Parts: sequence; structure tokens; C-alpha cells
Amino acid sequence: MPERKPRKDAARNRKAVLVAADALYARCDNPEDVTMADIAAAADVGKGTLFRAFGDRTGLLRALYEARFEPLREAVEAGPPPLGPATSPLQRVPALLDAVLCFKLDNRPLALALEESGSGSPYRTEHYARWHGLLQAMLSRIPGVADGDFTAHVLLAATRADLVEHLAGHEGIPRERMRARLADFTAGVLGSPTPRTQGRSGDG
Amino acid sequence: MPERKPRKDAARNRKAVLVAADALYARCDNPEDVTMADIAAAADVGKGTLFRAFGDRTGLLRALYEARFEPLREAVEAGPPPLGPATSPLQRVPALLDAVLCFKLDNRPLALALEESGSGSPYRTEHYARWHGLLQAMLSRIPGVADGDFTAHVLLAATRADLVEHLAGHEGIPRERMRARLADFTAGVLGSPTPRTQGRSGDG
DNA sequence: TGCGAAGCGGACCGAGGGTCCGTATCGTTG
DNA sequence: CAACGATACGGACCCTCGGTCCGCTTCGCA
Repeated sequence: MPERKPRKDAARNRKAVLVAADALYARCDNPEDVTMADIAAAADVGKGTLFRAFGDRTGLLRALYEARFEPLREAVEAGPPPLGPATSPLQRVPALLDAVLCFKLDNRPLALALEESGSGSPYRTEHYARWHGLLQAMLSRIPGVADGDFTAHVLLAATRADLVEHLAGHEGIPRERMRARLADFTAGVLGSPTPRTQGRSGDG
Repeated sequence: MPERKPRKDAARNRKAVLVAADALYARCDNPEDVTMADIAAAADVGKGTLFRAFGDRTGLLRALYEARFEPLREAVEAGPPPLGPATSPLQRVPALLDAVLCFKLDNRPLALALEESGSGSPYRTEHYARWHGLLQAMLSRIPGVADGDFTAHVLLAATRADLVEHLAGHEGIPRERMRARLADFTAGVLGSPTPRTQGRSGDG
């Protein structure tokens, strides 16, 4: 058992940092001007404590993200339809994408901060791998979808934090319209007949 | 006339910086460890000169990008089919996307550096606006494509530098296969029948 | 109550983008 | 060709920010 139970003050401080950071990211326009020092100050904690608890900036962002994501993760892993496992791919794929979109709409600065986080692309994340894998599995069970792997990447790209930020924040597109657009697009992708370029799908 | 002709040495230095930076970005793995000081040193120029000529890091990146992009831009604006204006949307959209993909494959570190450039999202760029506008115009002339605006965003998202980097670099997918995947996906999007969710496309 | 281990915190560090200003060069005018 | 303003050079300098270090404190077990 590599897990050693943390000391009480450590646990309290960790919590305080999460709460403070959450608040800071919730009420900020540009997530880049929330610095680690700001978070430490807001949590009434030294910078050392902050880095001890989360390793680095990305670690903290991830912890925040996971914490917020938890309910959705559970709903997907063991919840009722349309998100849960007992759903046909044709229903579940749009539901998953809609859920991701809503999540990013509800957590814009945080999602933005994490995806822009200099350290490493958002694609080399366990989090991304899980969602991509799930989507791909669903897509591969839908006849007419040519390449589940690539399609999953593109559908997820349609919900990237900075695109969402651009559409919702800069262009002012309302939430329900964005959801409808994504739903329409997804339906188009799922419902399309076999592409006309069948002949090249196996080359390389 | 706001344009004043630059002094000769200034023009020469500007060129030298572009050449040096181009070379540095061409042969690097992680574009983040090409620093402004590196570029200045490689161009045998002071940092001040570099910033005087390009304003800031993003300015330099943009200048580099535009320079490389120039041929493609011309081909699109006034070239022969399938990229040029005298092409039916159904042919031109896939051609445009393929061209963008190829460009990013051929200029991976540079594209990555520019799109990751902290200052501002890639969506608030004149460059992006132009491509999005063009794509949208084409898409709106294709019957069966529900929302040209959103579709254009998503199709462009499918060619984002970090996704391309992930697929080509990390997963090792060969160039021709990526092109085929994108072509298939695009064909699916363009050729799909009206989505089943017609009823909601106007709400919001 | 004593004592090691775990944690704390903020001074400190290095990197990197961007600025400043004394000096050098340009190119124009007489 | 000489002189002189305008323009540009360059690199020392500054600032911010992520991340580290280490002497001091607190925890919690016996």
C-alpha cells in the first residue's frame, strides 16, 4: 500500500488551496493572471505548501478539474441513461458530447487554464485518453462511422476549451444554441452514409 | 501614407531574424525552448532589434507563419482548382482542409508555437477569421450542411496544430493516412443528409 | 511529555519576455 | 564631402512567475 495517510494540517491546507483556487478561477476573465502566489495568498498558505501538495501548477489544475468533473465521471461510469453505460451508442455519443460541452461552459476559466497549461499538450492526458477511448468504443459500434479513432478526436476537438470560450465568450452565442449546434453536427456525423472515398481508407 | 520606408540595415536585420528563426523552429522538437534570446543570437542581432522589428514574440511568430503561408494563400485566392475560387464548394472544402493539414504537417513546430502562444487564443486572429469566413461561405452553398459557421469551426478544429502534432508525432500516424482520415471525415460531414434534429436548429 | 517525522512558509533562484538608453549608423541636405 | 538630425542598434537591465530550499513549527505516537 503506497498510500500513506496525510497529516491533518496537510489535508486541511490542501482543501483550503482547492477552495481558494476554485474561487479565483471561477471569478476571473483571463485564467493566465491567476498566479500560484495569488492562490497561495488566497488560501492563506505558503507557496511551498501549495507546491508540496500538488507538485506543480498543472498538478493543481488537474486536481481542481478532476474534483469538478467527479459527478460527471460517475454519471458516465455507472449512472442511468443517456450518459450511463446502458445506452445505445447512437444515443450515448451525443449525450456525452453535450455533457462535455456543458461542463466546459460551466467551468470556462478552469478548462481554459488546464488546456492552455504550457506543460504538455492536452492530448497526453489520462483524462483525454479515457474520454477518447470511450467515444471511440461507442463510435466503432455505429455502422456508417468510418474511423472511430479520428472521429472521436474531431468530436472532442469541437468542445475544446478555447473554441467554447471563443464562441460563448467572444461571439456571445448563448448556451442552448451552442448545444443545439453541437447536437446537429454530431447527428450529421453519426447519421451520415458511408463516405464516398471508401477506396482510400486502407492505404498508408 | 502611414507606411514609411525602413532603413536599409533595419530591413536586412529583419530578414536575418526571419531566416534564423525559421531555421531554429524548423529543427526543434519542442517549440517552447526556442527563446527570443536564442533567435537574436542566431540572427547575430541584439534583442532590442528583434523586438523593435516585430513588437513581441507573437508578432514574430505571426510574421514567420504568414511568410510560409504566402504560397498557399495565393493559391487559394487566385489559383487554379481545386484550391482556387473557380471550384465548386463540394470540391473546394476538402481541398482547403487538406491544404491546411498538409501545411501544418510541413510546419509542425511553427504552427504549434503560434497556436500555443500564450498571448491570445488562436481564434482571435485575422488569419483564422479569413479561413473560417472562406470555409463558412463555401459550406453555406452546400445543401444539407446545417450550420456553416459552426461546421467551419469544427472542421478547422480538426486540423489544430496540437492535434496534428499528437497524431503525427506521438501516435506516429503517417501523413497519407491522416490526409485520408480527414478527407473521409470531411466527406461524411458534407455528404450527410439533413440531421434528424431539425426541430431544434432554430431555438436559443 | 518528549521526540522523530512530516509539514510549513516565505526568502530565494533561474528563465524568459520585454524595455531603456547611450552609442553607432544611415541618408539627406548644403 | 561635411555635418547633422533621424533612425536603428544592442545588450545590460527589469519584472514576473513557476519552482526550490531549508530553518522552524506542528503533529501524533509512545
